[in-house]
Amino acid sequence: MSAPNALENTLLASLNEAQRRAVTSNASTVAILAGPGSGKTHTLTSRVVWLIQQMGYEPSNVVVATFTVKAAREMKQRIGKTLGPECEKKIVLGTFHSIARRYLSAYGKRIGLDSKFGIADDADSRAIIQRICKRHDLNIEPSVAKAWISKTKARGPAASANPTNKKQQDHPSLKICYKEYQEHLARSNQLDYDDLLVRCVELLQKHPSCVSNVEAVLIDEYQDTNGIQYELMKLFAQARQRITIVGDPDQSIYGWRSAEIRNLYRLLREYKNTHEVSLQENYRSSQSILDVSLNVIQQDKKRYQKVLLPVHSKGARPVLRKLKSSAAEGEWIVSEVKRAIMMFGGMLKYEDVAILLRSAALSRQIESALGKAGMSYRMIGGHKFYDRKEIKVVLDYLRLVHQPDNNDALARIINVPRRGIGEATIKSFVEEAEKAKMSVWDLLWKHCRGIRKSSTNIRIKVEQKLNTELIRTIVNLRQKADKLKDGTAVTLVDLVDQLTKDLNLKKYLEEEYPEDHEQRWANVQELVNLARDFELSTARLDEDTLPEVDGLEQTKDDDALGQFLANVALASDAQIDDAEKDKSSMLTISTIHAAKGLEWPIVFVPAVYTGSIPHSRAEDEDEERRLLYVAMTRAQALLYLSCPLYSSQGQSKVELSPFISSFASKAFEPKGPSFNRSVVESAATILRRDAPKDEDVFKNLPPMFSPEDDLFPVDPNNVDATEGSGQYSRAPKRQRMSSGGDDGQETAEEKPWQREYSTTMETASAFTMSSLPGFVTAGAHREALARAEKPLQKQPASRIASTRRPADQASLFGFFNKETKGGDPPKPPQPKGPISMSEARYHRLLSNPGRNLRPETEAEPLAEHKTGIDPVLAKHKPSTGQVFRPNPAKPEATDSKRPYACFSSSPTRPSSADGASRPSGIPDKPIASFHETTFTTMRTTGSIRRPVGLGPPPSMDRLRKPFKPLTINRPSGPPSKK
DNA sequence: TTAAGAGCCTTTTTT
DNA sequence: AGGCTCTTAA
Repeated sequence: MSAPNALENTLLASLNEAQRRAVTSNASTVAILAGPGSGKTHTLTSRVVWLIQQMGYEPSNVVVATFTVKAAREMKQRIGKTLGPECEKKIVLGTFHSIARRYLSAYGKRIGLDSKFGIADDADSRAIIQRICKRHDLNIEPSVAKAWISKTKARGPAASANPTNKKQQDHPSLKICYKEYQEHLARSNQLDYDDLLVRCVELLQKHPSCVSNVEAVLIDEYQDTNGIQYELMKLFAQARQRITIVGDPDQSIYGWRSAEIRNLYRLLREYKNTHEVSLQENYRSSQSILDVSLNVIQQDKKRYQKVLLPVHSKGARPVLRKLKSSAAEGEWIVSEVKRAIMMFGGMLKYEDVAILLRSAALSRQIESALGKAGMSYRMIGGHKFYDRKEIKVVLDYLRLVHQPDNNDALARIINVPRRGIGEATIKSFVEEAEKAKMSVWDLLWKHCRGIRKSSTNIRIKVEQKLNTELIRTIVNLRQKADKLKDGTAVTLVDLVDQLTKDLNLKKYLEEEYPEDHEQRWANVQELVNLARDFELSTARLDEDTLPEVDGLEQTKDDDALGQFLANVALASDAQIDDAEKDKSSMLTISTIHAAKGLEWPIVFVPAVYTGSIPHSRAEDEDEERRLLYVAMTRAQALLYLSCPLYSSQGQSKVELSPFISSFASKAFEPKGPSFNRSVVESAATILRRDAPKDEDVFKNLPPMFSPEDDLFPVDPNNVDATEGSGQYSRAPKRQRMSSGGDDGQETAEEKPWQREYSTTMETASAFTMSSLPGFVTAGAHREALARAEKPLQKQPASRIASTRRPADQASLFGFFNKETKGGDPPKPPQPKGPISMSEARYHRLLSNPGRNLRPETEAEPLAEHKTGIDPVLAKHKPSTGQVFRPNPAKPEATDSKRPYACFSSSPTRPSSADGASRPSGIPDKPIASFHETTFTTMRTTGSIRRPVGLGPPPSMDRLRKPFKPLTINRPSGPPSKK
């Protein structure tokens, strides 16, 4: 690994021609534009490596900005794997916001910023603005005001310079609100998310020397930059003007956060010599998935045209499934997931499945169905760990410890636990403090010390409580927090422990939440764990440190508490690298936004109806379409869209999304595919896994297992008519197996037609789930055991040894290579058992070839898989009939003639260097714990880690327990005591 | 007058 | 599940 040439080869070997050009480009500005699954991030990462290794850039002089914490983490990991941890730490890599925070905390003094500034999160901002609107009797919606303020900041200086939309005079109240809001933030020494960027721009404009060292700036997901971020990018690059961006205008889904696709043109205009590279091959998805996705995105006539060439075969046709209700939709998804996993005989696991939602609220029926079936899942996006009540309380106390003047935090916790202080009193405090130009904390403190009597009426009892419970606690903690810095034995964890003890938080939770206090307390413990992780992570020390720039004095950022709080504010989700939990048995539920950049073998996109997508509140229909496009292009092998007849809420009928309605019947199958040989093998090829043997599949099928997607009527409008078609022919048999006890518990409100389904499904889950813990085939289990026994599979040197077949998109396939690394997985022995009914049915299925394949592939599917598709055939032709041509202006157009020569000949290759990390950022680990609980997270919202369900081990009892109903009547008469 | 409890409504997407 | 308003209790 020492000779530069070897390095060079290793790095470039994982790239195709266009990617290589992008990586090695000598142009100072490089713009990489490419569709989904074309290896954008891999290319960007490789360029970072290239710049450092080949061009000799100092790692600490390289700035890499991403949009999400997840993307940053993943890129960090990939770079670390190639360049080593030392190097990785030196690179200034993070989200725009976190990088800005680092600069502000190091150099903010120069623009008059107190280095102990706090970060006002969304909830804070909302609360502040709400109060301002109320107080000043501004006749505006707080949410509107908030959006306006944010937009004003995010557009950046360029926007205010050219007053294009000055036409519609902004409401004067908005400006008042803006002003008041900024003053409030300044008073409490806080910055909101946008301020981080705005102030950093100010800093870098006034003090360019702070970034005089920067040699290169690289931006991921460029299409999501907004005006102020564009400005920031330019300023970071001001010394050398070296910028590399990657992006895909079709995947711009953050317009509501003022992302501007126009930034792309702006870049090309302002940096004339920009080298444009487009990556055209899609390595991710089957051709039919791409077809259908392109059908969606091409409805946007104004979009920037790009070429997207499928590398893979047609594969199974995408499915558009219609269901009666959203409850049925959830149950169908459950059944289809089970069916797919069964029929793929261990090739696919739950972790290979994702359910992508337009809005987090849609997850309810799905979670409910998963819960009933005992499937475990993790939720990405949506409700956050840090948003939970009990967590916010702890954090607010900590913020108050950190920032005495944070009135907002104080106001929220002054009556938690209850101290007899209500709204009126709080308001009075706040107003009095404001008049006296002091913070509420000072006011209380002085009052209780008898230094200054408050004019607010405080009953003696209340005063005592304030004094002993609140003030003493905070003062003590502050003393403790001061010791954090000088490396004494005090830790963050001590701090939090002390806090929960002083507050008697456990008892408080028990009293306040008799129903689920255990869960909540466990969450608090989880926060303690997070604090511990944070403290221990060596990253904290190095990562947040900016390189020394000669002669520039930095404020040392050694305030552990402040760092922790900032970290919390800027991390949307708690870190998910959780070593102890087996993720292979969990499927993923995610918002579409949070799924960007990720991929899964199987993707479900439920609720594809008008009002959900496009969302009823959305302003930009094109963006909604792009959102659907992003969701669909996450899928590698199987893509399912579904749509209920009625919306989740209730009675109102719902219409299929206009984005697909025009071609729905042509392009989609009405129900899930038959998993016959060709479908399975085509998926195996795409995923670079070994297709299961027939025996592996059928030997594990439960006796009554239905190999087809026939548990739900294809046309839910017309249930009765399907009776003859065999849809329900098996249902009666199943009913008998139903666990008989719970009938009385059935919810009465359920519509009669729902009843049929749920009975069927519950029964189905009763025999599959209970008999197969973890719902993993025995074959897969044995395979996993065998692999787990083989020690040292993950030698660190593997990436060096793995150059055997170099010309590969390692990053794209690394995910899957992992599974098969080191040769074929050991095949489990084939026990010869009696032929079961399901086996017979399976054989019947096998003899029914290619129902789901298009004619072209039906002829010789195997040959095609082995050799890859002929490039000529691969020229993408959307079903609209118009030929999709490369943009002739682009030099890359010629590439399409021989785009993926390197792929056609090499079916399995070991992963190389940075390809080893999974696209999802989930570290690989031995699959050793299949039997672990399958429903660790029955009803967790928020991004989960270390599911805190504790509780008893899974049992049939819990399975039978109706999944926590969504609107349950609480068990009557909670014994509220005083 | 203030605080606590009960019931109703409404949920976009994220740093 | 949380926020909001209305009602009830002190």
